Amino acid sequence: MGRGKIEIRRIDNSTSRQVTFSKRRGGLLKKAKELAILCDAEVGVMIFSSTGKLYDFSSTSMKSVIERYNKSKEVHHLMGNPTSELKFWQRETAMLRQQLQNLQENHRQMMGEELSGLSVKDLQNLENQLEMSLRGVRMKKGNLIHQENMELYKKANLICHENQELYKKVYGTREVNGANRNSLLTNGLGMGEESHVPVHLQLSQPQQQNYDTPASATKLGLQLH
Amino acid sequence: MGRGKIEIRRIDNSTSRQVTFSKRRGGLLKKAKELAILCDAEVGVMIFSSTGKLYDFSSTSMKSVIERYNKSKEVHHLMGNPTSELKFWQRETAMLRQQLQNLQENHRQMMGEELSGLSVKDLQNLENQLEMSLRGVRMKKGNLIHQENMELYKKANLICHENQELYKKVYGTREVNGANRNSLLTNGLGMGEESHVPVHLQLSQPQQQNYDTPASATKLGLQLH
DNA sequence: AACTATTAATAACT
DNA sequence: TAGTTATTAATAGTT
Repeated sequence: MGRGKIEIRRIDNSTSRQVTFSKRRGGLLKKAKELAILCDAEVGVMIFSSTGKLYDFSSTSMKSVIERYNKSKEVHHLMGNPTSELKFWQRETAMLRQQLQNLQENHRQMMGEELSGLSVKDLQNLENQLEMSLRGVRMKKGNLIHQENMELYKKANLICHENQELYKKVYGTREVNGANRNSLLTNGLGMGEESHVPVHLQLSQPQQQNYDTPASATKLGLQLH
Repeated sequence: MGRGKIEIRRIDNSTSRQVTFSKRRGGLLKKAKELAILCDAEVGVMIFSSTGKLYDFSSTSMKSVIERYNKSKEVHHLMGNPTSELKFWQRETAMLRQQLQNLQENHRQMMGEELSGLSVKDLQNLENQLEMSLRGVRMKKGNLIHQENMELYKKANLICHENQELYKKVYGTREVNGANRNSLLTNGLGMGEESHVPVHLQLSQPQQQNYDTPASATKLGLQLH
């Protein structure tokens, strides 16, 4: 129900995620309220954003809803009791520790460590994943570098133009030929006398799938000193 | 969003109310789930129908959500005096949660996700790491496949030998030429009449650095059917 | 924060 | 209770 269909999986982009959270949180709370009113139900909703902020709604009072829930689930005696509460936190800790351990093992494998115990198939999957990641990273890097270079280009052109203006003011307009010693551009494209106009960038398109960075080259084309 | 617009007030007709409850309950729970997944939020929903039946959803566990809610609302300290042990476990949980989150972020980046926010240098480091991992994984896979193939070879030779013995027993020793139809080896190396001795393996050495697996080829050389 | 093209939810109906 | 369809509501991407 938007400009396009989306897959229900964690939104990567943090800004988008936040915006979507804001919108959908509102939607969810509204629908909870409507359900309670329309159908005479007792409803409680608790939402913690990824940053830990709480948003909630309850048709009566959250205390009432939670109490009713506990009673309904017969876990009432587990809450409020200091001993079981302690146990709760201990279980929580154990659970998180387990999660952490699993993730750490996974992470080590992705770092190319601790590979013994994996089957050929596992290794193949890991290899595929790493290749995919690598492609993504290279593409992103390509995009970034391209962007950076574009901006450098603009700056350089600006300075170059300014320079020519100054040159004219100092020496008058009679200066027609001769190398422009003040040119800051050293991109090998030959920004000579006619370089006072924006030159068409000859960088590979960052949108292309196979943005192949051969590991050693860090920047493309233009370099500004 | 139906055949007509409705006013948000209690539905008088009991049957309609029930039907609407059923539908909207499903919708609400679905949206709660989506919000949790899309936006990485911890969500808990509790619904009591007008007949008292409970329907609920929680992205983690309702206990965890309620505990977090209570803590967030600071009603937690109202019941019983907090022992230092309890506080210890709570801190422990918070610490682990933080670690988990950090590791998860790192992991996502290694998966090629969530790359916005990284500098070119960061991306370069990530790329190098991924390349290193990939080399390690490929080497390990190469070793494994090599080992597997060695074993298959031994097995195959054993069977082949056994076969020849049986062949001799059935037809006597006069059989000298003619294709050995029972050969299980189809590795294209021509395991013909003289194949009763271990053949030198012609596989690339797995110890080599650039054990290049072009993603599609999973096994080298020998195949046993 | 507002807009709008699209998808998703659902009210009425079967 | 479950399925269908015409409409409204929610919201994804955009400005």
